[in-house]
Amino acid sequence: MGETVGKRVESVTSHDVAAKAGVSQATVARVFSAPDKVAANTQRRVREAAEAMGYVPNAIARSLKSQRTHIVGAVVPADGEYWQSVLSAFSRALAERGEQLLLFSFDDAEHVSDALDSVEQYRLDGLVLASSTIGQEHLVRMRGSGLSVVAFNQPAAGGLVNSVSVDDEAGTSDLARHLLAQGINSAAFVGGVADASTDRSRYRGAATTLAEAGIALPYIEAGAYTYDAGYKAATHILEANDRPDAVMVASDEVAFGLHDGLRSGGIEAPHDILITGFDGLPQAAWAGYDLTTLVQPVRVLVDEAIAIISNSDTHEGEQVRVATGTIRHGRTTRRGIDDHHLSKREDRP
Amino acid sequence: MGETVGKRVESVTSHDVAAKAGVSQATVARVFSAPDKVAANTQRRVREAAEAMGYVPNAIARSLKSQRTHIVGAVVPADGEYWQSVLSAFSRALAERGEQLLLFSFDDAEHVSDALDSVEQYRLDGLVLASSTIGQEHLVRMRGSGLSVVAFNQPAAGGLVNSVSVDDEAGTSDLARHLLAQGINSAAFVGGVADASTDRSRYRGAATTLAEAGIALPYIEAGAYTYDAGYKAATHILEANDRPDAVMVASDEVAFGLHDGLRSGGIEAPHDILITGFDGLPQAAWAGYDLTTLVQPVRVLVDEAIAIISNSDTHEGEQVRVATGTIRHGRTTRRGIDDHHLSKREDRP
DNA sequence: GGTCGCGGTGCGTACGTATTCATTCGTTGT
DNA sequence: ACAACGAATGAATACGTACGCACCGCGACC
Repeated sequence: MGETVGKRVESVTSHDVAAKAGVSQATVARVFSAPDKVAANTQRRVREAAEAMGYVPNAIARSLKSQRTHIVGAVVPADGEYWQSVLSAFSRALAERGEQLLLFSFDDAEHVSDALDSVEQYRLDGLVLASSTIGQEHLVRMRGSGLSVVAFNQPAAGGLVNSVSVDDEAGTSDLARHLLAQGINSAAFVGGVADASTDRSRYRGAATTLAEAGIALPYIEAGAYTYDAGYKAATHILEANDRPDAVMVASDEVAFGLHDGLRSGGIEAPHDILITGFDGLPQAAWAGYDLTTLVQPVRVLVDEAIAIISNSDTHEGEQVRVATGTIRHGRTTRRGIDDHHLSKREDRP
Repeated sequence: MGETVGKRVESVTSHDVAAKAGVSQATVARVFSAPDKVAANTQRRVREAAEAMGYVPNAIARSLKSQRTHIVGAVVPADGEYWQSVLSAFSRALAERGEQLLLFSFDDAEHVSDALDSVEQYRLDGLVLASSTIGQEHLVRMRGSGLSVVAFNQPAAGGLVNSVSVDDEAGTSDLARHLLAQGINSAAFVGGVADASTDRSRYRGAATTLAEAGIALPYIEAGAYTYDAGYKAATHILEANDRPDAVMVASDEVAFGLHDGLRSGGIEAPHDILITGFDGLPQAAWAGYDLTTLVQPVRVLVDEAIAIISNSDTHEGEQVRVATGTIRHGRTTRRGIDDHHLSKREDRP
C-alpha cells in the first residue's frame, strides 16, 4: 500500500494549469466556461495541461463568483411511494438540464424547519416544496429569502408562492363519472388526513359529481397516507350495515391497503366492490392490484416546476399551474364478468 | 464600497451586519461559527442586527474557505424500490449529522459518467456509490479524485474503494436453511441480472447450502430487478415439467412479480410453492404478499457508510464492512395451512 | 496609410467567509 | 503595585473562479 505518498491529492487550481500551459489564469477559466473566446490553439494547450494535472474546475468557487449554484433544493417527505416517484422524476429532469438536486427529506413536520434553515444557507437556484404538510409560515419565510420557490401539489400555497399541482377536483370527478358509468348506486370515500388541502379537493371533486347523480359520499379518514392506514380503514367498510358499491380512495398507497384489508374480510374487488385510487403509482399496474386510478402527469408537473424556477423573473405567487391527470382503467372497477347490473349482493358466504 | 441604500433583497453579508452592529466582519463571522469566542454582550448585538437585516450565512463562501461542503453525494439508480429505501435512509442519517445530500440518480449506465463529472466539480465531503452497475473504471477514477468514496452493496468493489454491504451469501444460506426446515425437496433460484456480483453471491449462498442437503438449484434469469421481470419469469416455473417445492428470488421486487405471475397461473404460495425474497422492502410486510425475505440492515449499512466517509483518514480500499441481515418469516413459506393442523380463518376458492 | 474594428489575452478585482496575527484591555498572581 | 496573561476584537489575507477593462496585433475599409 505505498502508491500514495501522504495525502497528496490536493487542489490543483486554474493557476497551476495556467503556469504549466504558459497562459494566464483567466485564459484557463475561459477555456472551461466560455471556450469560444479562446483561440483553438491555446485551448488545446490548456486542455492538455489540465488533463495531465488532473484539473477539475471548482464548482464552489464558481458558484461564489457567479452567484448561481446550479443546484435546486427539494424538500420532500421521507416516506411514501408517491413522493419517491416524484423525487425520481425531479432528479431525472434536473440532470437533463445540468442541474443538481440537493435533497432535504424529513420525517415529521419538526424537521422541516431545520431543513429550511439549511436551505437558506446554500444559495440554491430554486427550491421545490413538496408535501402539503408544510406550514404557511414556512412558505412566507421562503418567499422572503429571495430564491424562487415552487410548491408541488400543494394547492393551498397558490397566491403565496408559485405552485404546480394536479387538478385534484377534476381527477376525482372523472373517476366518479367512471364509477357512475359502471352503474354504482352508493359509494364511500377514504381520505388520508382530513385537513390536508389535497384531501379536501379530492373529496370535493368526487362528492360534487356523485351528488349530481343523487349519491351521497360519506367520508372515512384513514389517518395517514400509508398502506397500514388503508388496511385498517377497511374495517369501517366491513362493519358497515350496507356496504357501498364503490370506494374512492385519496391515494394509491392507501388504496392498496384497503384492497388487501377488504380481501382479508372476504370482500373482493371488483366482484363485491369497486375501488379507485389516486396518484398512478407504478404498483397500481402490478397484477396483484391492477388498480383503477388517476395517473398524475408527474413528468409534466415536474417540467412546469423547473420551468418556473428557471424563469427567475416570475414574481412569487403569480404562477399557478394546474395539470390534469388521466384515468388508468384497471381491474378494480371492471364490472360485467358475473354481473351486469349492480345490486346489493348477499350471496357471498 | 458604500452603503447601498434602497431595495436590496439580495446578499446581506457579514460586512453589512458588522457595520450595523458596530463591529468588524471577523466578529460577525465568529458569532456564527465559533460563538464561544465572542463576548455575550457583543454576541447579542450582532445577533439582533443579523435578525433585523435577515442575514443568513453563505454556505458557499464558507465552503470555499473551509474546504468542507458538508455535502455528501449519492449516486443511486433512479428506479427500484430498494434503492429508494436506501436513499431515504441516507437522507435521514445525514440530516441528523447536519450534512446535506446531493443526489445523482441515473437511468442507465450512460449517465453515470456524466453524473460523476459533476460530482468531481462540487468538492463533496464524501460520495456513496450505490448500484452494482457502476463499472470498475469509474471506481478507480473516483478513488483518484481525493474524496472519500464508499461503495454501497457492491461487493466487487472491495479492495478498490471502501465498501459496505450486506452478507449476501450468508443471507441466502439462512433462507435456504429455513426452507430445508420446511421440508422442501426441490427448489429453483430466480436471479435478476446474472452477471451482477450481488446476484452471484446470493445464488452461491443458496446453492451451497442446498447442495449440502443434496438439492440442486437451477438458475433462472429474470433479466432485470423489476416486478415485470419477475412476473414473466413465472412462466419458467409454470411450464416446467416438475414444479419445485420452493423458489428463492434474488430481490423482493422480483419476488412480488413472481408471486403474482404464479398466482395468475393458478399456483399459490404457500399452498403450492414456497417463495423467499431478498432485501426486506416495506411492501414485503403488506398483507397482499407477506413475503418471507432477508431484511437488510439498511440503517446499519448506512451508518457504517457515513462513518467511513466522516473518518477521512481511512485509506481507500481498506475498509470493507459486511453486515448480516435477518430473516422475516412471512406467509409465503408458512407450511401447514393445508398439510397439518391449522385454524382456517377463511377459505380460499 | 491611417484608423477603425475585433479576436485574443493578461491584469486586477470581487464574490463572502474563516482564520491568523497583532493589538487592546481587564484581570490575576506574587 | 507591577508584570504577566488571557480574553476580546480588528485588520488583513486566502480560498478558486469569473469578468470587466486595458492592451496588443492584425486585417479591413475608406
